[in-house]
Amino acid sequence: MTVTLADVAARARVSPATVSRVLNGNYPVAAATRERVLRAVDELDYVLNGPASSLAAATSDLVGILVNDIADPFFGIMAGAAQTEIGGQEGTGRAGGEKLAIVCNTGGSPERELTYLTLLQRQRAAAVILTGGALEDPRHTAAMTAKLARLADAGTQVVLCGRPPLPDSDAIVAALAFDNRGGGRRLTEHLLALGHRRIGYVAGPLERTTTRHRLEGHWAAMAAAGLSERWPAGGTAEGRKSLTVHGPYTRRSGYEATLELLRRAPDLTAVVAANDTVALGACAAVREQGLRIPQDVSVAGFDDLPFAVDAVPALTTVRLPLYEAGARAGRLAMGTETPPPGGIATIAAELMARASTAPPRGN
Amino acid sequence: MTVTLADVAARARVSPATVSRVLNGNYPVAAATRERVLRAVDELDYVLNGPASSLAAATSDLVGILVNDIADPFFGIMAGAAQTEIGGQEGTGRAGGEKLAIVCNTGGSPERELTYLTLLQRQRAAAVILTGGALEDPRHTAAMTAKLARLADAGTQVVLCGRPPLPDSDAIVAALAFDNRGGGRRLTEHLLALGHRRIGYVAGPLERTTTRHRLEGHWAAMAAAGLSERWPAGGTAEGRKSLTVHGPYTRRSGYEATLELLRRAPDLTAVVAANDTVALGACAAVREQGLRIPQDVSVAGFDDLPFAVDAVPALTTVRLPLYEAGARAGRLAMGTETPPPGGIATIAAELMARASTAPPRGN
DNA sequence: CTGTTAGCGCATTCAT
DNA sequence: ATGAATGCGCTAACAG
Repeated sequence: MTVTLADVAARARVSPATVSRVLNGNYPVAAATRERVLRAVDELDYVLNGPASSLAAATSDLVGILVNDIADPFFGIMAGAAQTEIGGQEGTGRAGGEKLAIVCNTGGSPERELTYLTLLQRQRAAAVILTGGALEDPRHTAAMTAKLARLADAGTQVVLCGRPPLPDSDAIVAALAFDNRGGGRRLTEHLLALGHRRIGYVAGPLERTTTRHRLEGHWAAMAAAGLSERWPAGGTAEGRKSLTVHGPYTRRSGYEATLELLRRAPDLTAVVAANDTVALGACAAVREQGLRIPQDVSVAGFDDLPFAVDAVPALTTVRLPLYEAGARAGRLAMGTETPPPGGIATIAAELMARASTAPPRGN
Repeated sequence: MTVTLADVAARARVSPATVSRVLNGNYPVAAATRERVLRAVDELDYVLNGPASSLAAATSDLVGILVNDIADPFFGIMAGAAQTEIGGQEGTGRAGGEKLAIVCNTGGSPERELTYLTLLQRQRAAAVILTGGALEDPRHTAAMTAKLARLADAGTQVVLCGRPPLPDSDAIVAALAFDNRGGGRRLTEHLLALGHRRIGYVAGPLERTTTRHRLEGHWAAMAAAGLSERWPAGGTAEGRKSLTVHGPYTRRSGYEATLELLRRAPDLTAVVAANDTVALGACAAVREQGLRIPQDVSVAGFDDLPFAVDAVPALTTVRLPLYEAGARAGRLAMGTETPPPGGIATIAAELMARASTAPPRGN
């Protein structure tokens, strides 16, 4: 039937313990013995039993990477970078001591986020990386804090990537947070400097850290320019006139929200989108209204995903070093990089001024 | 320390066996007893030990999804859809009998593909889904066939999604293959019908099924129109004049290859790209040469990724039902959908004629 | 450097 | 419907 470690030991004429030591490579074994064992492994085509190994060692080689939307390159880039750092040693072919970096797609659902963490806890994961913005619901935050504490207790390394640290939680190895607030502020300052005053904002989903931080940056810039804006009171008459509209991080949301903004304020000269994907939808809506970009309406995104530079006109946006952040998170999870002081690092967001923004007409 | 099944049993005043039966739900247990056990589970905040469970049961709840490039929405969409079918029941909160769908990023490397399969084999994965095109190297194909046979022997369900079946391998539950050849043919027929004769082709990486099938479709259409093309003889003088250039599935490759094609054949009136991402780069190159799309040069892509419709002009491409295919692969892996006859299904590819293609000048 | 021993935590017979 | 007993395959002390 299935080949076990004992079979390998018998064939190599050593004890099971020796085989285990050779395979795990974390204990001195004579070169000749090692050769013999490895030969037996190859001859028998032996594959280690992961569950048995994890059970005995009370830890596994699984590293979970949680993402909100795997179809979104924003997450794909971070996850791919992390995975490269974790499992990318281009193994010996025999799959020695590699970690298995696995990506779990929560779809933005808080329940699934917790479910995946439980599943990872059940597997005794070596580390967990949480990417992207978090939901700001107090109940969910409490549940997450508790769950992460439990994971940390069991020896799982927890790293946040592109997500702010949880309040009063010391379960975390490190948090790499993007400077969404600063990026949002600089983007709006750029528009203000160009002369824009009526600026529409297509924000991300409500109660998300990313949404809130980018919006706060926007408002800070507006306020500094003497243009006050307020949180839109949904449903109220005031809310229906607000220049801020919320929606998911989709092209469609950008399209519809922009049509709505243009209806509310035909004198709009600029639209800021929650991210680049949303910005694409915004561009489509602006064009469909017979308006030109940037002559009639400027449009800006966020993230600087690869396609942003290929938009026509090239999209003004805020660059987030997604690959670098993901790679760093991967190294932190592996323990091959020392955590930043205090466990928290803020990653700069750089304004990329391109052709989709220009002075408003008559300026 | 860590809570075990025995602790739960003690608290619920039943035997460990009963707790196990309640948790796995595949055995009759009195309702009252079940309640008592579940209460104890909650009170102790018990989490099943996955490795121990997998060891005893000789199978795990892991389902692996292998992708070539996680940062590419082509894979993200399929993987997300599959994952939704597999782990998306929006659990009870207690994480009952869910499967853990995990995405593994091979980066297109054959070694990593095999390594991940070994890692999954080691974990005694319940199923494995391989997405996207395969490498056509005989050595690698043989290794893959052997590895998949080994996995199937151990009870792992193997499903291919967007990948043609392996020759003489019966290890596979089902293969869902895209009609890349037909799609490629229809796309080129569309250009020929518009009047194009000098058509450049920016193909994908060499020795990939996807690349070859799309190219064969292209050539079939060209040949039917009396325009013969041949496999470019790399390095030879002839190869350097070919209207087919190979490169990776990146924006940059599309950009550089198109510049090269334009240099080789300034009279080119159309460029077909390996996929939409490559097409974006092609568009940038065409524009940089001072040429207009589609008036001077038509450009077409493949896949119909979400951003294709937002390109300016909207990109003519071939639509692949990525989400549907991924979801179906997920169901096949779970055994909740019956495999197609013969285990093989070909998924249609539909031409999406949009604004980036038009008759050549003077037509 | 290598062998011996004793569990890791659970699923599953077999009883009852 | 429930309990008792056995072993899954491996790692980690502990000897030597």
